[in-house]
Amino acid sequence: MSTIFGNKIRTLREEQLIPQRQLASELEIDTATYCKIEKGDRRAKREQVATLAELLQTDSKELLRLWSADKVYDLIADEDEATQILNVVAENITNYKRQKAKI
Amino acid sequence: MSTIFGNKIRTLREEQLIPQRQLASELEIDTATYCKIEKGDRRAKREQVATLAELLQTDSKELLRLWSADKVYDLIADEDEATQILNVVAENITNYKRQKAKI
DNA sequence: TTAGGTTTGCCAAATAATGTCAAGACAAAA
DNA sequence: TTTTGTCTTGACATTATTTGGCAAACCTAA
Repeated sequence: MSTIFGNKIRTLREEQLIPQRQLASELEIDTATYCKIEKGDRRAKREQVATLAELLQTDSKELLRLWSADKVYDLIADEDEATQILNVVAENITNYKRQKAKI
Repeated sequence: MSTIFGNKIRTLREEQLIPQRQLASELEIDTATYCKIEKGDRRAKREQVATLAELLQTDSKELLRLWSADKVYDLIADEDEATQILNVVAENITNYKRQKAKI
């Protein structure tokens, strides 16, 4: 039930001694909801990731990467061939880019 | 709108000269639905993938891999750091397995 | 006990995914 | 050109999933 993203923002928040309440307020959501995001019970919205990166003074691209990774992880963690699946996807993305670049 | 999975089953089906109607019937779905699955407008259910593998006499694990890959692809195709995201996920899976194995 | 912060369960609203029907498109055959 | 079989599409109802908030419960430290 825990996520890379949730752990990351929790760590950052604790390091900076910021209460959940404050971040929740900036994101205009309930503290309960914020709490769930940290715990991985709820997913933050895309825009919220950017806002959080700013509030927590961290690299927004990296945070977004973790946030996306969680979604992917959820999708395939149960599969026994999870790694192979990632390979298929990676190939596919490469092929698509290549095609787009008309090589 | 096209998927690896959809293309794969379409190719297999055409090679074997099977009409969509027949596979749809075996899967107990409308031909329209089956058509959409091939085109990538709808996602097949997990069990249907296994059934299709059998009907089309192909490796079910491979088919399942393609089916999963499509889901992942959908999730991150729009991200400009798609490849990096996959790396994060891959690392995470590796770490988890290692931990599970208590190395 | 009080107070601040965090967490949980539950519900209702919002979104997204799914399946079917009906109609349309298309090609080959009659 | 009409018919036949196959495939495709759009609109719609149904279902499932996700989301947010409220209220109450939990700490833990004072």
